[in-house]
Amino acid sequence: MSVNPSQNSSAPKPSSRTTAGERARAATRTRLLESGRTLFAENGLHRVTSHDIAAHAGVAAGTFYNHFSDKAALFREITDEALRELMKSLESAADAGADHRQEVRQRASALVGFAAENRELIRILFSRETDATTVQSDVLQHMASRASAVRKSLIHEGSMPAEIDPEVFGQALIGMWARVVAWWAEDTDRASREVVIETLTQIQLHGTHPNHNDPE
Amino acid sequence: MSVNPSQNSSAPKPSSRTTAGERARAATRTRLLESGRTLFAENGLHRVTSHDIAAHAGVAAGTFYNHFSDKAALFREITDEALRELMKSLESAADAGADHRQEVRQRASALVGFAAENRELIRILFSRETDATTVQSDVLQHMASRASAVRKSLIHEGSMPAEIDPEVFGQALIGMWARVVAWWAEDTDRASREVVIETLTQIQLHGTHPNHNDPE
Amino acid sequence: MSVNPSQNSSAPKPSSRTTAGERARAATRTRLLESGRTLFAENGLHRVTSHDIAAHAGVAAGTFYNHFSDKAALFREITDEALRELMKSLESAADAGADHRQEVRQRASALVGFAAENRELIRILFSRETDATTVQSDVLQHMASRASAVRKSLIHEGSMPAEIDPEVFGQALIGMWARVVAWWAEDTDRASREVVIETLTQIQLHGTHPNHNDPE
Amino acid sequence: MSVNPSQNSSAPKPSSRTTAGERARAATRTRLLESGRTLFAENGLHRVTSHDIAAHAGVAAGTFYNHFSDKAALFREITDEALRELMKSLESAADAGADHRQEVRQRASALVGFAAENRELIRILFSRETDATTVQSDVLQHMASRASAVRKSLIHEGSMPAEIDPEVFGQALIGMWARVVAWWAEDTDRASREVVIETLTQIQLHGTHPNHNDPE
DNA sequence: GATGAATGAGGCTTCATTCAT
DNA sequence: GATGAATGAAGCCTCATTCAT
Repeated sequence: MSVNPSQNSSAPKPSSRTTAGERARAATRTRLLESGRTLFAENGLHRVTSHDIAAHAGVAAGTFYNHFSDKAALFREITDEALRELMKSLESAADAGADHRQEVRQRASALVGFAAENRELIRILFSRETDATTVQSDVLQHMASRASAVRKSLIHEGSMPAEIDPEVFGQALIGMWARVVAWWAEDTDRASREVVIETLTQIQLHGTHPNHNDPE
Repeated sequence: MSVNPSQNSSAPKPSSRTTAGERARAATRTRLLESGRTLFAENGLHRVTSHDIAAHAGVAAGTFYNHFSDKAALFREITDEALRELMKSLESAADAGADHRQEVRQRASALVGFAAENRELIRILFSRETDATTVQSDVLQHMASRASAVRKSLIHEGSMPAEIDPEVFGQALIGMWARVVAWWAEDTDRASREVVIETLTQIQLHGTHPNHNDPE
Repeated sequence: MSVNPSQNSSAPKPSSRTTAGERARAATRTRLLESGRTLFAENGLHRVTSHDIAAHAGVAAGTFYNHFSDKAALFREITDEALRELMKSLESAADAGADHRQEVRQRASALVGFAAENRELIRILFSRETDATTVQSDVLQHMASRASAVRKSLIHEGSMPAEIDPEVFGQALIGMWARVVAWWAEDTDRASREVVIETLTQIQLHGTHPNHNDPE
Repeated sequence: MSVNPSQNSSAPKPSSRTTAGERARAATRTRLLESGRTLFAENGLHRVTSHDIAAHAGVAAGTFYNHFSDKAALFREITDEALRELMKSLESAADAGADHRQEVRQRASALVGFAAENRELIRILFSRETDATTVQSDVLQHMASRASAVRKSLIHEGSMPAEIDPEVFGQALIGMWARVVAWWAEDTDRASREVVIETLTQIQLHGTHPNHNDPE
């Protein structure tokens, strides 16, 4: 995420296996990605032009197309990487010995933590207005499928009740997560991080309308 | 489709005070709204042009602007009415004597029923890609706020636990609903209506990861 | 110039030779002309639409074309009549026994008087922005030609010096008149009526840069 | 045509600091300005489209907007420059030691000379139909104000008679000039250059209806 | 590679005019 | 005649993309 400012050719060490030219090229590419990230987060896919991104990155309009085949490709690259990162966070969130109910809190925590540190990415991934048709990359669908698949195996092994359909569950969980986290990333003063985590956890463990007589 | 009750040209009674011209005008307007509904549902706001809508409605391009000030106005009219209808369905869903937990099932049922009968509207209301900035009509935000407000008063009167923050709850509930129902409306063969209702209800009453030892 | 409000069919006396229908039709026509006058004066020819005029006159858009073949025709009719009125004023301005120099003041006075009482017409006739090509009616050219012709005969009879070319004179006089009077009609507080008359007269009699030693 | 000195592509020296690209861009811009000049002179502001100008300049429609924010901006640029040139001509017209009456002839001569060499510009500057509201650039008003201001100080110092109001004078002079010169620029065969100059001069020095007994 | 001027298809909107009622 | 809904040509402008330098 760190901005890479090395645009001048003064990269003193031709150390490993990258030439100065290669490094300069990579730096331009990175700057375009970062500019896209910033602008898409603020304005959404279709109110940002390729010129906007190039200008924000300090390069000419044509340079954009030396690095990405079109606007959608840049966008996809941003979301793909963001998705990879997010999935990694979520996957590695659970302790070794945690049971499913402990995992719920750990995942909520990982999700909110990722959102706190990658607000731009969250707004891009989960904003509405991300025309999934134009940009062949439906992040939410991917996450929902994954959640469904995991759920299905849990049901198979008897860990989860069958009243909850795994497909519907996947959509519900991801819908809930995405909206909460996008809302919160727009303005993190809307709630404390802990409150967001706690509420997501409570809903998953007890529902939104728990029976007051439920033990705990 | 049941939403708009004046679409067929069989208005048998010129009885009251509508002239032929007025009826013709209203019919054109209705056709434009219906065309908008169909095209927006399939393609999303910004891949549909005012010409597309006019052509689909069988009128000339300019006619569009005799009825709507611009594309966003037509869109807003569709979503506004859809939102009104949906909120009415949800509001009137609960029986007189129902307790909160019964209401949960009744609401889920109303939501899914509405989706079944208004698939196009659901896809418009709840699709991502609805550029709320262009169109000044954020349906989801409206619903979330409403849910938050209701929740807040329930907490006040002690009917609901304070661990669940009302704001976060509103986002979570609406996010879950919107995604599930939009997903289902795309293809209602994905799950039976009952399964969708049951799953939404279970999640609200017991969470996604209920404690197997919970009584019920 | 008086507004004719008789749009309802209650014209009680079928007196002379006009039927009620004929009178109603004429009244509509008059209202359109008046509306055109008002709107053109304020906004210029091409920022006024035929709808604007019809609406201002309280009739339907189509009615416009029952009375005028197109927008230019209405405009032409307004300017033609205005021109006729103005020429009449100017022509009848000179006393029977006045010499040319007395006539100059009388004409200036008639011009300014006409402007005071027909501010809308003046602004239409003499405004810039009156696209003379679109609207085959170049009022200024007409007036200039007339002035040239008169001048030519005066030169012939030896009443006026030959140093002043009659064609150029016509353009110069009309240019001066039109601009001064249009400027003044926009806001008659810009100068008193007398000052305008006096200045125009002085310029015609002595020029803008009179020799201080000229007798008078 | 003498106004814009960089129109031919024979820029022999890439000497100083202009790159080839910069020169090409400037050339396109110049071509657009020239096309605008030609087309506006012939057809007036609002019968010329941005496409017309682009086509006439031999570039694509979009190119127009790479150089000018809209049609009005191009128009304004043409008139602003033309006005600057014209004012410069007029300002520098008077000899050092000339008295006011000599200046009159020198100014008339400069005006007509400018018109002879910049017929297109004159037709644009002084045509009617220049919708000053659309284009925020009222050349005539500017010139009239300037003339009024100068006149006012001459009156103050006693060089000019007070019977001629400076405001009215400004309008009258500019109206006369503009009309004469626009008329002549349309077709310079209408009068010889000398006749135009002489007539304007005579009118300013002696008026249109001089007293035959005036000495001179 | 980088540059940035040029391209031109495409979307939006206006408005003079027609015509069925 | 009057009505006013419908028409569709025409103008404006944007922006993704190309390509010569």
